Amino acid sequence: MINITLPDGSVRQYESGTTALQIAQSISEGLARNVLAAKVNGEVWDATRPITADAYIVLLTINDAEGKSTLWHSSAHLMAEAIEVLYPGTKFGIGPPIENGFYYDIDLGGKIISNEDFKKIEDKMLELARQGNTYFRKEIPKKDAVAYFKEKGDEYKLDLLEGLEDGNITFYEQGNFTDLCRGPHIPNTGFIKAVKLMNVAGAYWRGDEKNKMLTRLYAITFTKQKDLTDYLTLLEEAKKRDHRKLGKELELFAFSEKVGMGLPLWLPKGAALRERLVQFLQKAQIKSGYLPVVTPHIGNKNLYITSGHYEKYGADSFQPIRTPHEGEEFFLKPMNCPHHCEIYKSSPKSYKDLPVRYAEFGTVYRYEQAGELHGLTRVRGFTQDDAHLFCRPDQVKEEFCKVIDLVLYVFKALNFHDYTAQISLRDPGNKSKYIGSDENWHLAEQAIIESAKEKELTTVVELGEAAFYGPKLDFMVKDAIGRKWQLGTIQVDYNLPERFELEYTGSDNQKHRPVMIHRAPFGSLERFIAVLIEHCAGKFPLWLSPEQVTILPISEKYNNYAKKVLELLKNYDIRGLVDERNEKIGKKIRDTELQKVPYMLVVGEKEESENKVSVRKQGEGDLGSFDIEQFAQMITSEIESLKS
RNA sequence: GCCGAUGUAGCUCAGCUGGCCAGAGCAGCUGAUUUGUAAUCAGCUGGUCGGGGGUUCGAAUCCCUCCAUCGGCUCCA
Repeated sequence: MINITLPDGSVRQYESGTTALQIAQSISEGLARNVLAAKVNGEVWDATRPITADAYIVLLTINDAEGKSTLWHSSAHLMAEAIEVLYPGTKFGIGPPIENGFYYDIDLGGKIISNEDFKKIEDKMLELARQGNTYFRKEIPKKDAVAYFKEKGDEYKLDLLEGLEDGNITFYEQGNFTDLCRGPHIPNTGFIKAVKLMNVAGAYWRGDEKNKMLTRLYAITFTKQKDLTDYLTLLEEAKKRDHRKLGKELELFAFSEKVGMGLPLWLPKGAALRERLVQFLQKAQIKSGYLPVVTPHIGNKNLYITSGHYEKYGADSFQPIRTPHEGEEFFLKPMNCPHHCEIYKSSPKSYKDLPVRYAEFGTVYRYEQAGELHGLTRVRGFTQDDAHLFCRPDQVKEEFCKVIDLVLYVFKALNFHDYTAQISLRDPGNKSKYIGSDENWHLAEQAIIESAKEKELTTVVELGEAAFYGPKLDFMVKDAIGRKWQLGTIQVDYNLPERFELEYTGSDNQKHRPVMIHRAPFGSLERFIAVLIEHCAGKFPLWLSPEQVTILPISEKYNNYAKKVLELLKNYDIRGLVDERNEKIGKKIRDTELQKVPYMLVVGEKEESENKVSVRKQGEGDLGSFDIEQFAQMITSEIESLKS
């Protein structure tokens, strides 16, 4: 007999060789129907794999991340089986689960799969799923595995096998399909009840553009039809919130082929929104002791040679601008930090001067590859809410913590309540990607880890995600429909101060090197606004909304009264417009609702005679009639409460 | 940059098995209406069908090429 400990702490006895599925059955039939896999002593196993020693087990269902990935991993095998039936001779690459579903990279030998083929693949998958075929796990000697795929002619699997050690190789077989796979898998294909192929794309074998391009099929599956329906509804919702669509509808920004791809044009309403955000942060920064600075849009090549950016990115930048007579080369500014280093150097610094905090809403230009551009989230010209703090080593942690406070203040004001902090460290296996000494890297990484701990942030650590000059702390926010976005970033840098030979005089009258902190709470205004639009579905917080009220006269007879109301509201810094069009009130309301203006003021004969306004709130409806002053105070206090 | 898809009026889209002057709704303009909480009515304007080349008696429709957009890959200071 063996002792099985469950998550609630209870211990049950079972015969050796019992499976997680049997354990589930002993608890309840319903649970057994939903168990996809099990975590055995922390390792995810097949639910059908015999357990032969005492163990702590967690039964996994579709509600667990590991349960989902097991389901989707098994679904990838099912899709491969369907494809092998429908497209004989297909060679298979890899087929992993991903955040939402799974994909399989396949080589169709010149055949093309398009969206029209999805239906028949889905149908075949469902047909195979209904057979309820068991996923059999088999441990295989390496030579047999190689022989199997040689016979099948699958060079990708042979390539994968090369990297695996003998004695460590497992095959999984379901129905007529056998795949090289570490597992684990769901018990049988019958668990898969709903299937949807999402899209098809090209992907290089092993992600290397020198290799052959394979066809990547993305799909998702569920154990219930309803889950699939819900998922598709969520995708629809995401489409409705797409900032590119809303940006056009709300007249916030535009792109023009003539101006150039990836170069956003801010329309008046978008510019107003952007300006509000800038003022908001500017105010908070000045309170926190930041000093605004301004630097030009281009910089001499030597500046970027010193910073190391030229070596790292020079080849992939926009071509340099050359002066006609001197032949000097200038680059469009790709980041602000080198300029700020030179500002630091413009006067000698004492330890008493530190920290100094230079802030700039600096517009930068980067040559992003054509295929990379995407709405406002990936552009070629954008404005960073950048600042560089130069401090003594003993001040790093305090400064870093203060920056964290500022970032969280910004998130709160903009209704981002769900976030985690990602600590991005150097890839210890590939140090050549980075500049600077091991000692400096260690100091910087420690500073971030300690600050995050002190601020009690929920963190995840990612190796290899650091910037080339230093580690960083990135804030990943979850939006209103659960999608994750990377926004603010804070980076500790011991390297640029060295490259620029930045100094301060210490109390010992010796020269010392300051530490630099790069930070941007928004990241870039463009990206931030894109995320904000999608987060609030275009319904901006009142204080940010390009128009806060629109005044809707019942007929043209009341346009003058409407204009008078607007003038009064302007005294309270309330932004608004009068809809003077010759339209019926229903039409005006509809159009204003669609423009997502927070408040509508309906004015007609009654209001004019009583000196009032009828207030209608966007998305909610009629709130009744108010004195003009009363309304102005109401929304003024609403704005104050939202911003604090 | 690479793979795949798409590109018709300011916007959303129909037409695309080649064949009468390329259509609709919204927006815009003009006029009527002067309106009470999500679309008043009528008329009009507007497109060298992404650009260029080709096949054909004839191309929005078929082919080639370039450009842009979308979904991915690689990249992201």
